[in-house]
Amino acid sequence: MLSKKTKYAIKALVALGKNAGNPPMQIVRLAEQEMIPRKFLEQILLDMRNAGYLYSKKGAGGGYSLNKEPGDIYLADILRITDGPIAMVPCASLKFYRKCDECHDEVTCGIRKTFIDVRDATLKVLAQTSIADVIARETDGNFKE
Amino acid sequence: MLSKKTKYAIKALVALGKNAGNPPMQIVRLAEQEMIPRKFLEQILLDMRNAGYLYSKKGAGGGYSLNKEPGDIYLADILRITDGPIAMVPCASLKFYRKCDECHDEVTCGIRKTFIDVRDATLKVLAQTSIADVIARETDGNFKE
DNA sequence: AAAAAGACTATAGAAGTAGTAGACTTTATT
DNA sequence: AATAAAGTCTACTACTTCTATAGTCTTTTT
Repeated sequence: MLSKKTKYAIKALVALGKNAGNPPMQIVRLAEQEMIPRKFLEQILLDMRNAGYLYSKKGAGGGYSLNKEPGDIYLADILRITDGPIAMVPCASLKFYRKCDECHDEVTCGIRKTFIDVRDATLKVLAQTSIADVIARETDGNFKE
Repeated sequence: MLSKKTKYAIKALVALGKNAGNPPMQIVRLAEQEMIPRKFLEQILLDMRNAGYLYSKKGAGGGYSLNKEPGDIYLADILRITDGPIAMVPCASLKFYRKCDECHDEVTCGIRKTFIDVRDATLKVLAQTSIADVIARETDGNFKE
């Protein structure tokens, strides 16, 4: 299950994507608009900022805006920042590889092989869907690209 | 992340699959062989039994065995018993549908549409991979079917 | 100097996961 | 019939992770 943190992150990025061109958006406004607990959102935005996805400005008239094009921010990368690995088992993770506790011989593990397939299938979607795609899908029916 | 419960379940099914033809296997032996805490395994096997995947026999000489062909037990079904929904958001779940807390309008939700794609991609693997496939993959390289 | 914003760290509460305990039921053996 | 060998079922505890909140500090504008 996707954490709330991740959902909030995506929502925030979508909102900031729609806000592009306008002055930066303050945390408080964003929190209200998207119905996200303010202090929680604060942390999330910080993470996204430290990962290079957001630009922030302090002081009066400050706030947050995207630091990349909505079309260059992929869900896979967001998930990895907020939730960590995308794979369902650590031993099948590309970016967060770790040996499974229960595993004796990883090389011949049938479970692992299957979940590498799952990971690939998942990534095929998440690494190709950007914030721009999510925004596009919000309004119209279903198209992609 | 897959729960330990699910991993244990798959391991147990694989072990029982390999044991087919022989007398039923006792929980204690299975637990030792697969290095699973006995009482925890007990619960898991019960769930699988109540879902119709295992046959059990009480008393001396009793134990557990598969109630279906290994080729007819699919990982997707196992996951659903042990971990619940396969989709990453409840609103994208086929078998455990539930409205997301944070969601205003599900119909136009771009997040939902994307995660329905993810679910479909995941299921394409998990609903077609059986315990027999996992066993096959353990020994040899990588083939399927 | 004051106010408006974000940055950062710590902590508390809630929920979910992993594991343990124990009493009960069924079946086989003697 | 008695005993022992299994599985059945429910409750509970400990631990970890997730969600959320609080508070103090820093930067920037007016």
